[in-house]
Amino acid sequence: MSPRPGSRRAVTVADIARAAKVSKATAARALGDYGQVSDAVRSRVLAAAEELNYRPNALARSMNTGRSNTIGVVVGDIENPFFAHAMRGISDVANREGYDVILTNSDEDVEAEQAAVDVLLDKQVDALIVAPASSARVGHLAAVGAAGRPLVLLDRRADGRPYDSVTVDNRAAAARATAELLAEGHRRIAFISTHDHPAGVYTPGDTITMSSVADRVAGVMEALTDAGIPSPEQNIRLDARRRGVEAVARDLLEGDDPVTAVIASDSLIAMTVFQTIRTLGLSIPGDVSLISFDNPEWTGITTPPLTVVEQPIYELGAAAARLALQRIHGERVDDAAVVFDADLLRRASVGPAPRAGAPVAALSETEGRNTP
Amino acid sequence: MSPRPGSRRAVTVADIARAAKVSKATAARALGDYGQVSDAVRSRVLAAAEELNYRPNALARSMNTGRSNTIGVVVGDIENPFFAHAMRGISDVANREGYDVILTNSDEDVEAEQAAVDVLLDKQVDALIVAPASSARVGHLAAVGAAGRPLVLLDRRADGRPYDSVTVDNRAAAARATAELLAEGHRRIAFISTHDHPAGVYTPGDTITMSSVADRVAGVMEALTDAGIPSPEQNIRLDARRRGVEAVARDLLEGDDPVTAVIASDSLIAMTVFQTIRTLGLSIPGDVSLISFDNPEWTGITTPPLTVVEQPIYELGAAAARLALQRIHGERVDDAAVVFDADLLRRASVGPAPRAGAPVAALSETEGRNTP
DNA sequence: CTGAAAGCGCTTACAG
DNA sequence: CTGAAAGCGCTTACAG
Repeated sequence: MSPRPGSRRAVTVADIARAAKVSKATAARALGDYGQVSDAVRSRVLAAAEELNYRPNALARSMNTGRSNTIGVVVGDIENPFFAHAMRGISDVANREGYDVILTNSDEDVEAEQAAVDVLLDKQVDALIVAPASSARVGHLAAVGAAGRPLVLLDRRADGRPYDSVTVDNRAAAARATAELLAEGHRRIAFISTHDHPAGVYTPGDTITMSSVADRVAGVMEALTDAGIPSPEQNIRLDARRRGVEAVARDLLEGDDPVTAVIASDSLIAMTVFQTIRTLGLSIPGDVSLISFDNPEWTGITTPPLTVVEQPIYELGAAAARLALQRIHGERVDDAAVVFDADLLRRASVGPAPRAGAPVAALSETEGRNTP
Repeated sequence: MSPRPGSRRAVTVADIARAAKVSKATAARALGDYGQVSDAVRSRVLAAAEELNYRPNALARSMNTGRSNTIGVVVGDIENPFFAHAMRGISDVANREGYDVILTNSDEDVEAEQAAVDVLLDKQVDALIVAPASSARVGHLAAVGAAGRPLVLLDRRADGRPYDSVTVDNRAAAARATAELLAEGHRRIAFISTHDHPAGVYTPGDTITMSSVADRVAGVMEALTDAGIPSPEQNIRLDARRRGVEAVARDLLEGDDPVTAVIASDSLIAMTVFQTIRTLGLSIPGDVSLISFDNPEWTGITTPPLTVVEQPIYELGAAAARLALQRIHGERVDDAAVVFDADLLRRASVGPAPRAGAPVAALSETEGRNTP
């Protein structure tokens, strides 16, 4: 006569204690593998547990120990391959140490992020890993420390706060990508990001609220300025989310003074730019050179394959989890601000800048089409 | 004098009760928003909570209510875009209803899956959504029901068990893809999957342990058989994980009787096949037609763009979460075995079968190369 | 090594 | 509507 689903009562320590004819404390000690228990009693208890199909209640255990063996993670969007890969890195390291991971998406919205952080804290996660939607609006993150739990920032820093973080040297990476284009003679180089910049257009001196994007813009600006390009900011576009990547790309490609090279801040943007270039009848890299951040496999099989800035994304997540675990265990932390390098992977989407005044459109007639 | 991190004691119901000069029960009622509380008392309690920065302990709450507001999810690998998208569907629906999601990767290993299920059950998740690594080895899933909690299978069924499930009609989809190729005159059509089939080669009558793959093979076999193709099983390859997709693709493409069309069981396989075809100097679809399961954005920008079987992956996850929630709430469930259709998206990677004996290699010299 | 008791932070009958 | 008490399933001092 099995109990109805939902009404079934779980087997508890008390049941095992009764079956093994010992006290609850002793049964619990054998079951939980702590304290002192004689071998004879232990095996009696474990036999009873086996017999009754005992399973510990992790919640009850956490209530006492104050440790939930769970790490909370807040990312922008798990559908984004960047976060999916980072998440795998986090999970692998966490699981290996006996921790589970609660995943939440913020959709890069600060309010949603705050709500997620609060709920995760309420659920007593032992640590929190978050990719903050804004490096400027980070006040709500103080709740993590106030609750006495470690916080590790993923991919983005928090302005003026010394939280642990694992990031990529985006400034250097962006500068390197820009230098690569400058070396090929490009002068009109665009950078496109979908990070929402309130001001619409970017003006030097502006604060860009997502540190990763801010760093990339700084790197591009730096390289451009060093090369003596006038008004280096004019082709930096941070309005691609609002206006749509295609519209922005068309602007840049079709204006009076069209760019000859584009740096895409992620591979989704690169994909749209790639298509837009095609649609306009232009060729890569004949008319336009293209570099993308991130290296999903497809970038290797397009025609031409894309030159990319490859970030060690899995490692980023793994390092964040490692840091969190160290903090949880109260270990000494050598480097509370881990910074990874990103490599420039040269493939075939970068070429010499087309000569000014060359009949670009004509050239592209034969080269720039899909051939289905 | 703030307490040291780690040693800080959280503010509890008892603290609030003391501050508001009411009993713990009353404070808890106001805080937890249940039972009866007078407006006057409620506002006094809430003011005290605000003042002391009270946050409920969700674990303690769960201990009493028996509900953790958490759903456990076990997928093969969150790095796989299929699961990343499904996960987003699950999260969105769950979060909207106030549930969090614990994510675990099984790496398609039954042992790891079982361990994950047990841990999630111990953590008192209110329901479990799992993509079982094997449709045959599912005994461990009985633990979910034994614990009185709902189980929903994602993407794959469990042989002979009536668990709730959300799947795609893979058989029909595979048959449709095959028919598309047959209609173009193809006779030697390959199907490649990385699902590990112990037997190595596929022989009609074999049991394929992952139901999604089994259904696809059945669909291909059915279409091929209906078309009167002899030995339709000869180009069905289930050894791609062990041997490597490229090696398998080369076999199929370079043998005495090379195939003229390939159906890839996922987009990662398609990517390698795509590259292999290129490497061999063959053209798509001139020499070889290619259809992939799944529709990641990159399949639209290759040259040529790929014809794909598009599965409603996000919806798959969302439906699984909806089902789980219905079961949690004890609602009536109309359809405990939700089956979605997958559409064939015609793009440009399918063309007429090349004439037998045509100088395939010569043709491809000029057509099949990357042009960087 | 073992047990009786108290406690983790809540919720839930049960009185009043 | 409010409160005192018991309880959720464990762990943790404290005795013995």
